[in-house]
Amino acid sequence: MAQQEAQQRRPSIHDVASHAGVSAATVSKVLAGVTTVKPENAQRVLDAVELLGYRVDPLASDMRRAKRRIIGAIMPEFESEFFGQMVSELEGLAEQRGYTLVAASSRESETREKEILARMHDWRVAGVVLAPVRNEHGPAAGFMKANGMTGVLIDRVLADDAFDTVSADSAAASAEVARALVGEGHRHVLVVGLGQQAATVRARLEGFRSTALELAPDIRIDVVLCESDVEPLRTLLRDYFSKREAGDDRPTAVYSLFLKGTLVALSEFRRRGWHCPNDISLVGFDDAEWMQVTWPAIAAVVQPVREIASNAMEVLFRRIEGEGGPPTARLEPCKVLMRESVGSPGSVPHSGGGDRQ
Amino acid sequence: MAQQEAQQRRPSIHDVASHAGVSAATVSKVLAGVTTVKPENAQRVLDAVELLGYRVDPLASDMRRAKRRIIGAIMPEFESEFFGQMVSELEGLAEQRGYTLVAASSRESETREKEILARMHDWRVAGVVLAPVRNEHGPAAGFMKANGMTGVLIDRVLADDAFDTVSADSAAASAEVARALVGEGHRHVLVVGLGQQAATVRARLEGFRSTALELAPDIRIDVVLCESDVEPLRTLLRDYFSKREAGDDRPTAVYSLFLKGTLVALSEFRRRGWHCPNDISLVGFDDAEWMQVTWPAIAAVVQPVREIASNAMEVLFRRIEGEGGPPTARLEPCKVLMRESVGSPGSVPHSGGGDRQ
DNA sequence: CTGAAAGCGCTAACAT
DNA sequence: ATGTTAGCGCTTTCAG
Repeated sequence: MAQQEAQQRRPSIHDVASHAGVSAATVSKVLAGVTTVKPENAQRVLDAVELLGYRVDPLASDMRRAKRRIIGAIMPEFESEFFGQMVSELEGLAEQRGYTLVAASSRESETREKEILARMHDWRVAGVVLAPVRNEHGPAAGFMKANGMTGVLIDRVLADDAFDTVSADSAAASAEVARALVGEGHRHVLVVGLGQQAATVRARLEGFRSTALELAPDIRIDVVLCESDVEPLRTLLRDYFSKREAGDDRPTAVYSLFLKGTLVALSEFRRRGWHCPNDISLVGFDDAEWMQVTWPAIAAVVQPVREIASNAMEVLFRRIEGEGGPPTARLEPCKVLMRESVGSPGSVPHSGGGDRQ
Repeated sequence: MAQQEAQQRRPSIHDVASHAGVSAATVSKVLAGVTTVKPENAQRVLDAVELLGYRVDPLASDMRRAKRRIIGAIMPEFESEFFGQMVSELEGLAEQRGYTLVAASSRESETREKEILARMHDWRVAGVVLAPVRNEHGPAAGFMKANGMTGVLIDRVLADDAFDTVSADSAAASAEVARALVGEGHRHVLVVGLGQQAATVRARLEGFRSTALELAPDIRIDVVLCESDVEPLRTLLRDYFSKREAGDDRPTAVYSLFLKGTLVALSEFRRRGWHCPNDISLVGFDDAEWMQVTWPAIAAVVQPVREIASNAMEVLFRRIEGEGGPPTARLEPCKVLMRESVGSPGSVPHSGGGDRQ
């Protein structure tokens, strides 16, 4: 009821035109900032606009142009800090250039990812920022290629022969983690990952492995990769530790290659009554706000969200504006925050200064 | 380069029409599911559609209608689990009804909130789900009213005379927290909140206060409300505890009325070397995944995101379809998860079984 | 049952 | 400097 009453039709460009005593074309010109309009008329148009509260309909306006001033963003999920920040950044960047960001979540499904992309194509978006579920070889990227869409791939991606890519320098970050862990004296480390994210997981794993082996050739690196989802990982991890514990050869540190893995690891430690860093050390790829307020604070690799977002948008708009050239592949450096969850192995259990409770 | 080559113009409805040997109007009818089309022609249309890979341009299609099949969602931020989940839910619900969700973040700014709303109005969205920065009396809600927009208000809102509202039953949840805390023996509790979120904060505060006082008339309830942002709260809290510690009358429990407050409290506890629940108990409004993997696990009020989202969409679509009647105000029940961060006051410090480290 | 015509609100040539 | 014309891609009367 209350919602209905003010439903008056919005003024169109013609309403403005007649109020100002000019043609719609002139109104359009004034609003577009064309300078060849007689100042007097321009003023009358502006007055009419003001009076009627006129605003151009961006969609109708785009209808006439080739590409619409819309950027599509496709993220695997919206629930995590990382992608939330990413969407937020992208939104601001798009707005700065007069575009609207339309974000969608693929919910970690490649099928859905492609459907969304098709919808974005239907919308004739000017460009797409795609954070693929798996990697650059998924069906979504294929769809973009096949349909000549303009886009940039971010995050779970290394390089591509058709699209520009921007992501965190996983390998370098992992190397730094390796240096830190080896430096603390760890010689048996478990690396936890999700096979799904193929390319980046491999980069993170190899970055760690090569540096670790270089610094400590005798280091033992176990790997628990879960192909499918996060839940199975919980089981995998439980089994892994059960076996090692029996044989008394459990790792002294865990490096999780993705956020959910860090949560799973932490939860498994809880179950076993292990505490960081006395019983085991932990570093995770992906930082989160809570990691610095828990006790112990959790060491983490911080991805440069802002840099990824701004570089992605920059390169995307260059393509939108028609710039040619081969696809570029950017890697943005991460920060590694070594917090309390990492310590030296073999320190007397439960000895620690501030590590009670 | 590679991105350019496949840029062929997409087939329009006329292309389909000529391929099928019918008019565009007929194609439109077939695609709209009108049954009065000769089956033979319908089939030819479908074949042509298939052949050309034709898909309707949803924006062009909406152009002809009064309202576009777009739902706008405005959230205060995208970075938190709560709003991330909310957007995700809303997206799915909108899609189910053939609409596209366009989400935007007001970044906790009422000014921006109104700007975004204006843009959504320009887009002629069919309806808006607004999670206001502050409450139902902000400029954004005013704008919606003034322009006869269809919408529903969620989260930081209690009831409104112009729009339907859906939110968590803050008062009931707070009452439950009060029962739990009083039950554990707490007689001095600090409540932490953000004044900005006026209505809900008051509901949460009063829900707690009234129940607590009823159960334990001698209880002492301190309140630290921060008007502006989160950062100042950190200082406020620090000062608060410094004073109490000197006088040795610090509270035995803290109830934070919003997520960031929980983080700030936790961080302050760290600074002081206090551990939950031995040194102090903690409950926070708003749950997060990490709260169950830390040691101790943090007690929290879980907001019913799915219920809020689905009820909001339901009532919104009813309005979109023209249903009248006075605005409704729904309150969805929360779950209170009493985890390890809550214990009895005065238990011997650092005594606890599983609470080491 | 089908197609021609008339737009939705706007912009870009092309005249004037 | 401005208006006229012709659409963008689609849907919807309304005759046939």
